[in-house]
Amino acid sequence: MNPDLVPDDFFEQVARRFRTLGEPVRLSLLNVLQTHGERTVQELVAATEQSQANVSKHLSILLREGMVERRQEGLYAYYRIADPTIASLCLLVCSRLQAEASS
Amino acid sequence: MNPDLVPDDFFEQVARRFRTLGEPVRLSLLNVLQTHGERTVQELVAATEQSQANVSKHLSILLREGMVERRQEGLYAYYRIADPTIASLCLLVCSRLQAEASS
DNA sequence: CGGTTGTATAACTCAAAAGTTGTATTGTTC
DNA sequence: GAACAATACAACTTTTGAGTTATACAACCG
Repeated sequence: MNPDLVPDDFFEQVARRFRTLGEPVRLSLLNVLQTHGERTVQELVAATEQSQANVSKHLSILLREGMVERRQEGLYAYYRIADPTIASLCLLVCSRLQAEASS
Repeated sequence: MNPDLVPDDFFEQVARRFRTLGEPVRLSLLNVLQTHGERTVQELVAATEQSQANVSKHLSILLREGMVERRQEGLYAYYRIADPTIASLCLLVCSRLQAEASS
């Protein structure tokens, strides 16, 4: 019985989105890109204090999920936010966290 | 260097939120509660076609994270949505998925 | 009280995902 | 072309989390 007409893997798709945002290092990367605009991997490594390999790995996940875009220029790879809804999602969560904290 | 004044475990808190939503069974449970209101565990088991133990487990996670509330009445435990932002979050993600699908 | 029902939880298995180390790849510079 | 720098990726280890099975715990009913 599926009375709500929700296709089988629909929740899986939505969950995948949330799961991608459910990792602090990725949130940190997105935060840097959101507030400072396009950045190279090196700059993101410096900003997040994570290993280069780890940053690269998380960026490739964000890229695969369509949350960032990549542009190569010479030796450098520039990443930028591709999904305009990310900021809204994070704002909603943050405001909710604050609301819970003050109750 | 922490030029954005973001406390250490802030991203961890936000990530925890997203991670809680990043599981299809939990999304399915929240969807039932959102569209039909308060429900017992049994009803949720039937609606999601998951084992009782698994539903109970996911409900306890949602409860711990403050996304649902619980009310006991006799033998039955009634669960309901406690976090009003959940619907907005899911709507945002869904609209984005649609936008991506049609591009 | 004994049996039954609804729910929670502990113990376990298994898969997924994070982080590290080492290396490949690509472009640059001399 | 050789050395070097920036990035990606493969292989591995370790942790985390989902799902199952079995059982405990309440509350109800006879």
